[in-house]
Amino acid sequence: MLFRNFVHTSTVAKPKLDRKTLIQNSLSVFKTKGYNGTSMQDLASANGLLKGSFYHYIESKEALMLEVLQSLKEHYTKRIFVIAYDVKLSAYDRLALLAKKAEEVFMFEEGGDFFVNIGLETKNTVPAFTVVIQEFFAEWLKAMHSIFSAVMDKEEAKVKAEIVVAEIEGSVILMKLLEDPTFLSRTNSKMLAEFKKLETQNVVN
Amino acid sequence: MLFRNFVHTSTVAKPKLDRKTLIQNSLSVFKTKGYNGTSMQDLASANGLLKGSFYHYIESKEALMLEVLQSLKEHYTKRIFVIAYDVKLSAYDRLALLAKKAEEVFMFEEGGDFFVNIGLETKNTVPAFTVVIQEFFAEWLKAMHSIFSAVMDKEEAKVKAEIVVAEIEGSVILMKLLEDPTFLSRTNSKMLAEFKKLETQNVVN
Amino acid sequence: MLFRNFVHTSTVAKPKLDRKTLIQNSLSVFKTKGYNGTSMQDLASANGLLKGSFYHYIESKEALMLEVLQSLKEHYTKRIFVIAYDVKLSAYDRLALLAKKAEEVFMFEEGGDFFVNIGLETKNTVPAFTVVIQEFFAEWLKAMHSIFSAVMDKEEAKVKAEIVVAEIEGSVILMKLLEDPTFLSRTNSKMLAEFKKLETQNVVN
Amino acid sequence: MLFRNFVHTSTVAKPKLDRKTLIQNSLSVFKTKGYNGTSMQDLASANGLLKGSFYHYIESKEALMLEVLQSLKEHYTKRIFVIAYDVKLSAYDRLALLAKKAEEVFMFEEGGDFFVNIGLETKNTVPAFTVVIQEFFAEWLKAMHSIFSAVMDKEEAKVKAEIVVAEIEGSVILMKLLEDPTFLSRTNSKMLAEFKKLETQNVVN
DNA sequence: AATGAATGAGAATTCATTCAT
DNA sequence: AATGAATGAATTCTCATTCAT
Repeated sequence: MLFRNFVHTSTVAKPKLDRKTLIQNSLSVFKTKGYNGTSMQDLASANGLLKGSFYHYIESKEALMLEVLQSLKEHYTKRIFVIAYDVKLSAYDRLALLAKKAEEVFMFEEGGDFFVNIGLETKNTVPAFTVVIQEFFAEWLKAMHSIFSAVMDKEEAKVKAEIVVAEIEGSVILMKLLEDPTFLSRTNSKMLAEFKKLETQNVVN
Repeated sequence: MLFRNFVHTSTVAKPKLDRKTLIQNSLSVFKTKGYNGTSMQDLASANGLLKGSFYHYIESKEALMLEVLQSLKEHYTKRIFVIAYDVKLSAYDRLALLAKKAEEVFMFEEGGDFFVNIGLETKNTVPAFTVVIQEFFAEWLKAMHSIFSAVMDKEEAKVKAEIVVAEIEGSVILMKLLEDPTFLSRTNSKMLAEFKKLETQNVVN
Repeated sequence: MLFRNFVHTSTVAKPKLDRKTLIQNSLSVFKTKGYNGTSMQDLASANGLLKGSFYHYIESKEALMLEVLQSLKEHYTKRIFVIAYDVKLSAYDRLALLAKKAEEVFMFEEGGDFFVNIGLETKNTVPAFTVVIQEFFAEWLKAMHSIFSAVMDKEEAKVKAEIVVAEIEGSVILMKLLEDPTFLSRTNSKMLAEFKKLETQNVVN
Repeated sequence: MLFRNFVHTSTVAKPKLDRKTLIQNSLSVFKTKGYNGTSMQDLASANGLLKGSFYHYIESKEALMLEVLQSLKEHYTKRIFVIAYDVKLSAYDRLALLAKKAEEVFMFEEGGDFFVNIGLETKNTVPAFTVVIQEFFAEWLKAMHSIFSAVMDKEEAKVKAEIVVAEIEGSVILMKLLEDPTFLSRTNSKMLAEFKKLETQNVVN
């Protein structure tokens, strides 16, 4: 505020629309209305622009969504899935932290299961999205695989990762559709409890 | 000309468009393109009609989708979930048969996870669909609850049903998105194996 | 007027927009504004329709123009170039009649040199039109070839046809651009005079 | 950073955008896409500028085209049509040289018949261009008139000039549309042969 | 000069829906 | 019931032009 006042009145520091903000605003609209349900008008408005002006920033609706998906995938990979490889934490703590973060994301951000939403909606009509969506899940599976490798052999861990991710996704979806938040937290608790048990057995061995 | 007259009055049965066929044809389009992605043109064509004519059968796109959802919910309830209450079968056989049927539906029909697809796509924009979708899952959960009640107490069975349905849904979705059919069959096998174990423990008790 | 009154007042015989009228109306707009200069709005209005309604009749602007070109090519082929093969007329009379008809068309219809206009404007951007335009000129050349074959050998006649068509087209264009109607009529007179001379020489031989 | 500063102040000559280059680049785009088919974006890009920057050089699209036409008209007048008045050459040589130059221009430059293209496309929509286009043809006609005056009387020469220009234009257009280069060269040969004949007759007289 | 952002009108096309026949 | 025509709003995207920096 002080700063704003300080600035010469004739040059109201224009709140530049940086890429990150644009992506976030757009993501927010896509989350609420889906891909086909979102119009360029919606997206432009969400970014405080006129339809025409918005094309100054993006090439097309499809290209924008692709960028949103890629950006979100990188966010998950670098900020959340990376926890799975943190050597400063025990395997259990990695899983616990990952679960906690994921729970936050899925429960408090409207439409946290974005990749599933868009993936299912556009599967047969916009092939361009499929690759990124699959890459997102590959990263998630890899992270889970890494964690579970601490308590079982590689092959078993791969299967376990797949099961666990499926369970979480299923829980998130039912949580959304049935508007019942217990689904996800219970799935996470169960997963952590099982992991602890496996860890103990392993130590014995 | 003669021919035309002949055709007109002849027995070449104009393929009667009964309600069931109409619903099935429409479902098929909605499955492939989603709700917003499907146009009335698409729906009319799928039913061999012109757009204008199609309005003789339906009130609006939204009303049609609602009918499709209701019809599909009833189909599942009466043909599939009913298995859960079949006293002629053992609890295990009920679960096995249910799993088999579900696997058929989800794997061979394009877009088997219709309720999830439409639910996620329209959650924030078409509240009218939410009720039916929730009813569908309520029926599914009830069926699972009934089966698991054979091997555990009511309260536990309720939780178990929720877990199992979440697992199946998660598997179906990953199967679709990752184009890997093993997800669902493995989840079903696991579920059946667990059930058998629970049964045995129970008998022992 | 009498007829209109006679018709039952509640069913004002709807002046159905038949294909021919639609094509003519559209041609008229394209002639005046060119291809890129004409908007769908212009075309719809020229046909007494709203933009949206106009798509009931056509697939796209490009498809419409293609149909206009094809239709016009057929008109020329069947109504004008056909004169060149009329055995009831002498070769000279055929040429004279052809010239007269062409003069009428080019001088009184705004933009008679439609194929040249559209051809030049869209040559590098809409390849779809090129074929029809080339076909039009092929028909014209063929007609001229046929007539000139009466007074010279085939090979010479082919060259002569090309020269004559080029002369006429050049004249039409200069007539338009310089707003001077003498260009075309003089070219036609010259052509006919030359033909007469060739005919005489030929008879002598 | 050092490097950047170096570049900034160094002698790496920013490719100066002088008026002539700007006009040529713009002409090149207009030739390919026509007037309505060319966007300011196209023109700016062709000049290595952003749309916004391009307006530092021009007032509007229409003004630019006008300048292009004027510039081109002057080029023809001063470099090509001027040959017609070169007293160091015989009348025949003037015509031959003129024909050769024209052939080069029309055959090797994409869209050599620029005045016809633009004239026909914008005749009814942008009257501002008409004047320059007519002036171009007036200059051409004057040049031809001058040459033919050497072998026939003024009045005849005027008509002959008109015929010859029409023939050349017609040939150029058919050459373009039918993608057959013989049209123009044949017309030129014919014109030169005729001229020679006229010359001889004249000398005899 | 150059840039990037903004504007608002307008482009082609599609949409769900209605209605006279 | 069926059709084809019509409607008018909405869709994605492009345009020529302007302007603050």
